[in-house]
Amino acid sequence: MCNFFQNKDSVMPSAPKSAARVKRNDSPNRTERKDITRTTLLQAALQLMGEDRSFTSLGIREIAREAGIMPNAFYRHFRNTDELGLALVEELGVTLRRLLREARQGGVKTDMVRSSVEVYRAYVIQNRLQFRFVSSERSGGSRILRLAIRNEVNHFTNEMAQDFRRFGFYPELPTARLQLVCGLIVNTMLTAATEMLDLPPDQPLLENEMTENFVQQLRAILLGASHWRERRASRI
Amino acid sequence: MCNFFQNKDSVMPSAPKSAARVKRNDSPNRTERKDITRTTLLQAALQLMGEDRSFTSLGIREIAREAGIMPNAFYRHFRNTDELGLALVEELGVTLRRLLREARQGGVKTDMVRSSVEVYRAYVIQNRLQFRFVSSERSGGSRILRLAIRNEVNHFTNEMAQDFRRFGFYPELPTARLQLVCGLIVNTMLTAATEMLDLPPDQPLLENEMTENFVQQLRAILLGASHWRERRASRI
DNA sequence: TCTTCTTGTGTACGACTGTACACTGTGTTC
DNA sequence: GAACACAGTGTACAGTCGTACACAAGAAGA
Repeated sequence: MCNFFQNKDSVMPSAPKSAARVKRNDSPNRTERKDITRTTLLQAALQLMGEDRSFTSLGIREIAREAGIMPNAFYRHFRNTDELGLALVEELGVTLRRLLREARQGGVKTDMVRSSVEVYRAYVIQNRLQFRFVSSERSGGSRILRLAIRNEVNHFTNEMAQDFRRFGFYPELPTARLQLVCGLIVNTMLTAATEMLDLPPDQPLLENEMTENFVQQLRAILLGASHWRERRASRI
Repeated sequence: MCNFFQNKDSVMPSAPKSAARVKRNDSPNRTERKDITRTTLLQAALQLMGEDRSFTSLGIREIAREAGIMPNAFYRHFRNTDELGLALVEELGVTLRRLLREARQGGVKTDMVRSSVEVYRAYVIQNRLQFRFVSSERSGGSRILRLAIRNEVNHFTNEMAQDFRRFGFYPELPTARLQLVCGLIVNTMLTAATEMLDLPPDQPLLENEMTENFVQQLRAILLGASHWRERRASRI
């Protein structure tokens, strides 16, 4: 039952929580061990949500079972499932920031939209479970989680707007408009992620059709952005 | 516990399922009675999801309890919760079609976007539970429900595109592009609905800010649509 | 080396779950 | 008016749930 790290989704113990000295040549530390099982629990929850489950339907026993530990040990890491959910959101933030970094390194190219979409698609598939998590819980059952995720997504949106500035896209657009446009883009990205993850595998025709749709929608948004004039839009 | 029809959300027995003759002056028919409890069950499920729950976390006993009937009676109406979920999606379709009809009757006005947004906002708040349902289960836990809802939303999108044609909006846009633009609009509408429903009540400043944001996003999309030229977008 | 601190185990309990079976009361049909 | 159909009740059972308590084992710190 415990299929830990079965796929590429990485809820890595990204930074050691405590400042414990790491003995490099030896078996793992106590705090390292703890971080490992913590990570296992997070991964187990993602795994369970991965198929056809929502976060609020997960139980402590279930998660612990999937993680391969006794139910009680759960409480050594989280007070309840909500707290685990918030930890998942934190990891999500890391993943999103990493996506932006990779996109930044791509720089400015020709046919920017299409290549970005390709990068994004690969990233979504590589981090399948985390994207399933964000897309389903962004407007899902738990209010706390919803707000936390929306917060993280807003950060992502703002950083994207900053990147647009940095790269000199749409320099005539006021910051508020730019953020608004990035909000649209992010919404479209997240909806697209949901659809990507629901596609039956090995259906290249459907995949291409979806990708094409996604590309055109982004182009429509950017086209709108590039034609924005401050006192003119009220004609519509 | 049984707060049936506490709010305006209408999962009405919209059309009598069987062709039973309705005795107008008498107490309800047997099939009418059945439809009533069926409706009560649907409403109970919506009510439970209304606060902080996801569909997949609902249990048969729980729904029956909320509906004020014994757990076993549930099976007289649905074989399991999934079947109830699909019935909810069907009711959702009715609600969405009603929205389009009301919007159509509004006709073509000045400042179309803003007035449509106002109509939409009122509609969302009036059908609070159903919109909570669609926005949370559109990318939620159950795959069957997800696909069913996406199907219903696609219908809605296509009908909206037809209405755009009918009213002569963007006549130069090919049908495929028009549907694509309507897809963007619908996505934005649904995301906005989620945010509307999460707003704390009686905060007119926040409400206005959100509405304004929503209006501007729609305008950006429509601006993009109005500048679309078939062989030109690849510059972006 | 001895003590302490902490992660994870084992057991237990009451509450809740889905669902099976036998039933009751009442509207419908002949 | 008798026979039937069927929505809803009542009881029962095995399985799961969250969580409390006592305990084991080993790493950390003295």
